[in-house]
Amino acid sequence: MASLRQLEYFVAIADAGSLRQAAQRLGVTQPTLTVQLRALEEVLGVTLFERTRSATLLTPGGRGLLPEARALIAQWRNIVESAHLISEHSHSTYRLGVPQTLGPYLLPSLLPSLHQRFQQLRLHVREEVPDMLLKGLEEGQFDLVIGPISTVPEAVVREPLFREPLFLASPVDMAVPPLADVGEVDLSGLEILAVDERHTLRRAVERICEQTGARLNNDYEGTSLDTLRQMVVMGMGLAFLPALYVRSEIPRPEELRVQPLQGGRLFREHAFLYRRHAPSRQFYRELHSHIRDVISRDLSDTVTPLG
Amino acid sequence: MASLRQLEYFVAIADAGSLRQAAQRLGVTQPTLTVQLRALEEVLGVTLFERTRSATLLTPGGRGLLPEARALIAQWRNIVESAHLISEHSHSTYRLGVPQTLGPYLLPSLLPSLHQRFQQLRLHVREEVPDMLLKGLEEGQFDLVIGPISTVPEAVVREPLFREPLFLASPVDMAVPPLADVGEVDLSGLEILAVDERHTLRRAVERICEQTGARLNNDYEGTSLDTLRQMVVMGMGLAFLPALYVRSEIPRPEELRVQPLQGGRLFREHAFLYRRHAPSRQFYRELHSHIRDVISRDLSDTVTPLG
DNA sequence: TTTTGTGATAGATTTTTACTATATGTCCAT
DNA sequence: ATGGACATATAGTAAAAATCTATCACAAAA
Repeated sequence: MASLRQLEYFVAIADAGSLRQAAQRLGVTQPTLTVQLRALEEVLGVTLFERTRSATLLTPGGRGLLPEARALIAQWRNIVESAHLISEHSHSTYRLGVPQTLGPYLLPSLLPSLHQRFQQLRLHVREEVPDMLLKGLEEGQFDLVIGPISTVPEAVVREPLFREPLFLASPVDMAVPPLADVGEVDLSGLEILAVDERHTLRRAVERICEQTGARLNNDYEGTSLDTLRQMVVMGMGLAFLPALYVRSEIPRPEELRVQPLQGGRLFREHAFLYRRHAPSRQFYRELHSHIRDVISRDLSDTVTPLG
Repeated sequence: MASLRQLEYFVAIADAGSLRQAAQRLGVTQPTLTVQLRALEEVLGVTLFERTRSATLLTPGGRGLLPEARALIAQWRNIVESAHLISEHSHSTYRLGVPQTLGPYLLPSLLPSLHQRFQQLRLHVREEVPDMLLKGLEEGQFDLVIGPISTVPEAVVREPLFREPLFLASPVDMAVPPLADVGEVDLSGLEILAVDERHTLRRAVERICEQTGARLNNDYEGTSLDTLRQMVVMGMGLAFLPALYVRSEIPRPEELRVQPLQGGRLFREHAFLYRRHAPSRQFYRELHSHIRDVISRDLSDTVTPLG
């Protein structure tokens, strides 16, 4: 095995044209170069220099290898430089996990501002089912998670972000109880549509159904809120849609009625998660602080900031 | 300063996902990796891994640097591989020096055969005045020289290659003594054209002029045999042209008369030169032997092989 | 709770690197 | 010829770096 240092010696000797001069420039002694150069020649199996009394000349083989040695050293310098840039934590790519029921409706409000604040920051966003988000974070597939996760192990930090109300969506031609606290409404006999069981959203809806006597429809197993909306429009039932979705997709009133529920007792809560001992935890705190500010500033008409 | 080895450790740890497994694959102990990894992180200023109890995860920064580390290692392997190819001496590029009065007329006969014998050999040919050829060889600008050089210092090996007769070129409309040993011919009063003083060829011609009473024309200072020929055609004088030039450029008989000189006492001798202590001297001997064979085989109608 | 598997640490040891002093060889000027 | 200047090579020692052994500390799984 040879070292980068030996390659630097090689280049320096070639540039200086003599071991002594090279040694002086490098700040080492000449025997050092004699020995290290021979070691490198040994590894490469090539005599790099012809040592004459008056000068030290590159051999044809050495001439061929010199540019490659230079390139390697340049590449090494490049790595060190990249590393020093990266040591500023906001200059890396972080893998962010979000649920499919939140990402498309929250991130468009978040990313531009983040990009402005941290120019060199890149987020690699992957959508995943909430259960998998926490698991993925713990196992290292994600660096950060934003989602409706309420309890986390000790190794994970959970910073509450905001509370997102749910709206009741119904076809325009269906008689539906007016705005009221959902606990007091009787929805018995009505069909309720929801995303599949891996979602927190579904569990919240299940509780509501028990309280109100509504019947949870099992015909749809999916994740897309858009599909859910289409099913409501087609009269297959009612659905609870999260506020950011409603705000973002603006269902046209002529095809879908969306009403808030008084008292605001139906909602989901999203948090910002990262591993407690992540080396970048300090930066994550900065990120969290910034995201919280953006939510307060831009989304407080739709959601309730927490934490 | 970091080492290639540390980069290999970095990559191995990333691949194995744990220090212990990486250590096992690498055939070292785990503390070695702990220490070396920290040293590398120190140099780069970046924490590369997040050490959890259950796994060792790349940090975002480490993820960014990993491909670069891989590339560097690949490039290093590449250098070693190139070096091992180059260690076969016939796989390099050698700088060959020849005089301008020989190169264009000899090399076309030589190079194809050399290329066939040593497929990976490359010759970087540079034309130079004979004086400079020897100097350039001694100082390392050339690895090999073929040219009319008769005496060399002890540090240079001189292998005689061939003797090249000179022909007398005259305009077709000029009365010129017939074929005869040049020593017996009277050329007194005739103008003789020659290349400039840096050429061995000129010195030979100077001697002839003294013997025959011819007058050496000083109006031309140049190196090109082609120009010389044109000047003869235009009636500016006579010239001595080397056999390989005559053979190669086939002056048309209607514009130029070219006659051999009986006794063959007018010639120049070319040798194959290299530095005695050049690391590739063994290969140079092979090369010389091959060149000698080619000359005997293909050029013995024009020149006299020597050595 | 015990076991297993993870990385970290301390200290001894080996290996590598570099230095000092000196040898050897060539060139050049005396 | 011969000594001085200047080149690389070598030997032996010192310093630094890398590695190993043994052990610790901690968390997750049995």
